[in-house]
Amino acid sequence: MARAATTSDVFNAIAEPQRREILVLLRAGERPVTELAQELRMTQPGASKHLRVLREVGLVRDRKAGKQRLYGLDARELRPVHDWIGGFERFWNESFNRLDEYVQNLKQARQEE
Amino acid sequence: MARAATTSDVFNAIAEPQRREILVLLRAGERPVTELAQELRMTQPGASKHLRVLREVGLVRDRKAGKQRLYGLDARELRPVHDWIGGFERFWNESFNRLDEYVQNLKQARQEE
DNA sequence: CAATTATATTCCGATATCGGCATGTGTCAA
DNA sequence: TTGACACATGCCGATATCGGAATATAATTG
Repeated sequence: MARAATTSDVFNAIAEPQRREILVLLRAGERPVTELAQELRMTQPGASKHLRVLREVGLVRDRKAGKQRLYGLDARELRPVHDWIGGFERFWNESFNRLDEYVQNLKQARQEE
Repeated sequence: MARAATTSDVFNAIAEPQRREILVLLRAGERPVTELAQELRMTQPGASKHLRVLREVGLVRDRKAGKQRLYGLDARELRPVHDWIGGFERFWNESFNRLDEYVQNLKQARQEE
């Protein structure tokens, strides 16, 4: 064994900044590859590769439109990710400033587990 | 240039399955490294390394407790991620089954942009 | 068919990642 | 000080990633 799972998993797909930008752009509607590449200042092969990853994890759909290939958003796979992170919602509301931390330290110093 | 940004970015930190498991465990409260390693069936160095990444992106805090080092959750950095993904919420509710897709194709075939 | 345009794929180099193992550092206790 | 724990770090191998350049494939047009 060497490296754990990678792409082909939504968490990983959206870990790439350029892929996130692509997804954002696609909210405005379907776009051909070249247009995406241009707007995001990346090469055409670069865009194609990122789109491939996004397609493999199901975040985008593509359909032929003559010479072009239009890519469109399919955000359904983002829901589970959103839900997973949502499971921490109540924790990021807890204040973690120095004062609270100090108090917590005192409390937790006594209560194991 | 070779590889874009990596760790030291929350999206990437949570792209690792084991790191996600650690975060989930920490919702129950602070834990020492060895305990985490045991429950997640990973080696101690393995756990330490993942915790380091999580600490560097700010997702966990650590404090010394005698011989041990207790790691605790600090979920604040998850909020922006949650928000970013939330920006797609209205899209994953759109139905994308074959019928709708067919209809959309017809519509979008005529309306450029 | 040839030429053109749009996109995908392949090959490459540089680099990062993860896991394993060994070893370092720090803390407590006798 | 010497052990015994708890944890961190370093080094290594295998592999994946991203970006770039060149090339292949597909569809359109003349």
